[in-house]
Amino acid sequence: MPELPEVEVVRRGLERWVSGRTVAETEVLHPRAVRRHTAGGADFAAQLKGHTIGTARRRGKYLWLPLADTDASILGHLGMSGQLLVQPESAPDEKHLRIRIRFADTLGTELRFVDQRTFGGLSLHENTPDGLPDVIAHIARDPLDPAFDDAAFLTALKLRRTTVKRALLDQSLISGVGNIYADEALWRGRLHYERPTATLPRPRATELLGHVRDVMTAALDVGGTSFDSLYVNVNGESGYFDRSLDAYGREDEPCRRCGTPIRRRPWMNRSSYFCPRCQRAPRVVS
DNA sequence: AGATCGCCCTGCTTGC
DNA sequence: TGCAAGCAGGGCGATC
Repeated sequence: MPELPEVEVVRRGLERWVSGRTVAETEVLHPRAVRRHTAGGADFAAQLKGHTIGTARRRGKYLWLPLADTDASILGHLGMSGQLLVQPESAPDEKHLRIRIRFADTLGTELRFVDQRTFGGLSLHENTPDGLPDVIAHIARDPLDPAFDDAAFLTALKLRRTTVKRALLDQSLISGVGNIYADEALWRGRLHYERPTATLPRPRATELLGHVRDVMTAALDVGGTSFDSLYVNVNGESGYFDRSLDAYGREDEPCRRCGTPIRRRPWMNRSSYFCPRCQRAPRVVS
């Protein structure tokens, strides 16, 4: 499951292997992979043809490729299982190959969107004046964005009538935080996932934001070292997950702080992992 | 209008 | 051994 650090690794790979190249042909092999492109797969392919790809960009878990001589961008989201691969043209098709983009050069490689579960996809959209694909204009900056406004985030958090994990996953408040990093940051901050944001003292909220940045930065440091190959990605198994998680996926394993078994609770059709001792439930749950 | 929640998808794991 | 249920979960959009 690619989260922000993995998506950033993919972005860097795209910048290295795809930016500057001109699209020759696009092949859409599964309509669901372009479902956000409402005009359909044939239109998607036609619009890309002949255009040169600019510098790869990212916000939260979205990434996009501006088309140099237009005011539009190819928007991508990896969903749960998406991969963007730069493969030799001669490589056999992956089982779940959904979109293939060939280039008008002699490098001998092509860009492939591979996605088992098709939660992700590619689409083409007009840019806003900020150079953002219009359909993601509502997505907040992510915490690794230099322009992320900490004070504004903390104020907005306080005003929300919701619980802290819901807020962390709300992409209009802060983007790029998924279930894994939310649980990790909450464990580090010793906060229960159902803690109302309104009762969170500002210093605790400030700490929590710091924890979010720390876990993401740690994962990026690990994943960022492995994009050296021809593969643009990276399927989310950055290695960070195996070694460094403190809460997520550790049901019944001892808390690394106090030894109490980590618990898993169903939550919003997902799971929340937490230490019942370090992360006490709020007194009033209404 | 802000908050909540069902749904989309498929391969692996678990349990009977 | 085989089948079915459970699980993974980001984000859209319907609903309240």
